[in-house]
Amino acid sequence: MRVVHDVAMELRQLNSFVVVAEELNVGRAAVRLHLTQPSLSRQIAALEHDLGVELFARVKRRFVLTAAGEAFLVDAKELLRRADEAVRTAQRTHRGELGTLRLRFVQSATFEALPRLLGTFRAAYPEVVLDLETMTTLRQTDALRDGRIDVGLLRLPAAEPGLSSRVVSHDPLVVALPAGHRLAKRKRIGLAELAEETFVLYTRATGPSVHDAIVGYCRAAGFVPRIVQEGADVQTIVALVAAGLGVSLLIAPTPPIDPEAVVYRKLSDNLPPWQLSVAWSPDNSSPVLERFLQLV
Amino acid sequence: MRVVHDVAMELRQLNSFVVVAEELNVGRAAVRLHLTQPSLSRQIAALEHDLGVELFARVKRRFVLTAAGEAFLVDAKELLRRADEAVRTAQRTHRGELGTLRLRFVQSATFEALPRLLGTFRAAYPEVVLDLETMTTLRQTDALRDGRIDVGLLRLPAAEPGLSSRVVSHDPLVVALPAGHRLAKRKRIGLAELAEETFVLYTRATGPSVHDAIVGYCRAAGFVPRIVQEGADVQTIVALVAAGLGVSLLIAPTPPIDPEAVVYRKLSDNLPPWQLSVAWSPDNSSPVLERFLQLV
DNA sequence: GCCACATCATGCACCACACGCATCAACTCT
DNA sequence: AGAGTTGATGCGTGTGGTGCATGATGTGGC
Repeated sequence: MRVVHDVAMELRQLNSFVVVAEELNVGRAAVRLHLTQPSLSRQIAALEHDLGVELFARVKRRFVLTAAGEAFLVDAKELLRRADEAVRTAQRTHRGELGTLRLRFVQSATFEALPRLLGTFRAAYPEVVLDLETMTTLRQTDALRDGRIDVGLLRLPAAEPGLSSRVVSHDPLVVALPAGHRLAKRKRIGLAELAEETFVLYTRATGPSVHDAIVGYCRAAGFVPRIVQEGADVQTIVALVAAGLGVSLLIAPTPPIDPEAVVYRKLSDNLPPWQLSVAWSPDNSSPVLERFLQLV
Repeated sequence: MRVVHDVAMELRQLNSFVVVAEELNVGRAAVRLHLTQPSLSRQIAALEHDLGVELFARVKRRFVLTAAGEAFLVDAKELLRRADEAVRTAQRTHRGELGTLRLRFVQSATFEALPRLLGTFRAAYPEVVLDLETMTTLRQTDALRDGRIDVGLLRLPAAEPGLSSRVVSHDPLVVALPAGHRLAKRKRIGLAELAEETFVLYTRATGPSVHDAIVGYCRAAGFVPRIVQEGADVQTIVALVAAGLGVSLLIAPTPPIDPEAVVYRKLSDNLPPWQLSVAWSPDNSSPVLERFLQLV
């Protein structure tokens, strides 16, 4: 016994009914339905029997819709339309043309990689809903493994266990200096030249690898950086540099800012570039994710 | 080939899909559907094949809805709900509990018969839409024969060919006099006493039978009424009587009015009462009409 | 007014398809 | 590692939907 509805009515019968109601002639309707007249005649009779309702009045061997038939015709058409719609929705969702992509990204991705990737994706799949938010690398990897998000734009120093990933850009470290700084006129700056400076750095809490790597580079250059302040996000760090609290080492691309306040300079040291990666769970079979990865 | 939708999907499959999606276990779902597990398993496979979409991800012998499955589940539930609704609507329409009753009535019915009949009907069938309008007897009979209306409240002197009817009230003629009239103090008035009066009567255009009958009664009483004015509706006629243009003969019930302006008096003559009838077409098989006639 | 035609219903034979039973395959849990 | 759970598949069977032939009934033409 059916749980939701308990009538043996089927979509095939509804379709037959609609065609007969439109033609008001069983023979012609049968032709349209690629059936024989007797078969269709019985189909309608069965539908009426199932409903317990006469849909047509057989007056003088002619079909006329009854009041109940009129009412049912409207509903039947609507049902068939919606059934068709439901099928197409399922198929488009299957193809990844409909659905939601839950994307998270580190803040430094917002300046270049994110708009580039989203621009391409949105042009190809305009009907996919984008669920976007910034999130640190650490929390992204957790969320990816738990299936709470589909894809992350993050800073992976190496392959992450349990996740697939692909590098989308190599970003160098740059020096951020207050505009009036003694080194501000130079094109390139050696890391060792910053030995006596005070530093404003990314806080360890959000992404320990960035913080630790920068400190490591400084040690390799022969000094321990004097960190006077940490900032949770790039905008804050740049503001602190502009305020003259110190210099900073940032991952490019950097936020646009007034060159009268802060300047960015390349490092002459040959440090390995920082990788920005797209990461996802190999268990996640979301069609939308597949489409996104095809375009990366 | 189907005209509206061309997928072999059926409601039975949708129902099975919904139950499986709810249980996420084919065996338990099969129990709920009174089927065996293999049968249900094949039904789902057939549905997926028809749609060309995997609705479930078979991961480790366990069922999980895919993104397309999630989307389809919502639509499938909605479709089943609406299918059920459509069936109930058709059945209720068949029983005359839903639908429209197109009722027309002569103006004199509005004072008593109409509110009485409508009150009873509306209490019994509150969901039937009432299509109400005043209409003269002549136009009602035409409209009934053409099927433009379902039922009429009208003045039939005799059985109307092609229509069924039933008398619902017998209404006497009454005299309407200006309040200051010489006969206004009398309880009853003989028709012959009005021989010298001037008359305001129903116009022949709207209902010739009423006009002609009144003139006939006057002739039988020995005089030809001097008609100084005709009025299309009762309200107008009463206003003209109040203005002192003449007296009038009206069919009861009469509109309530200020007794300082106009008074109604019974006739002492033994004139046959005027009949108010309900009329309908015997060809009209509207279930709502049937219900209405049951209550008359 | 009678006969050919149109139209819906019904009897009958047939076959596809959905079903149940038995079993296989693969994963889980102890 | 073995028992249990769970979904898929092979196979035989019966029901139900189908086509063909025909009946019943109303319509229109000459």
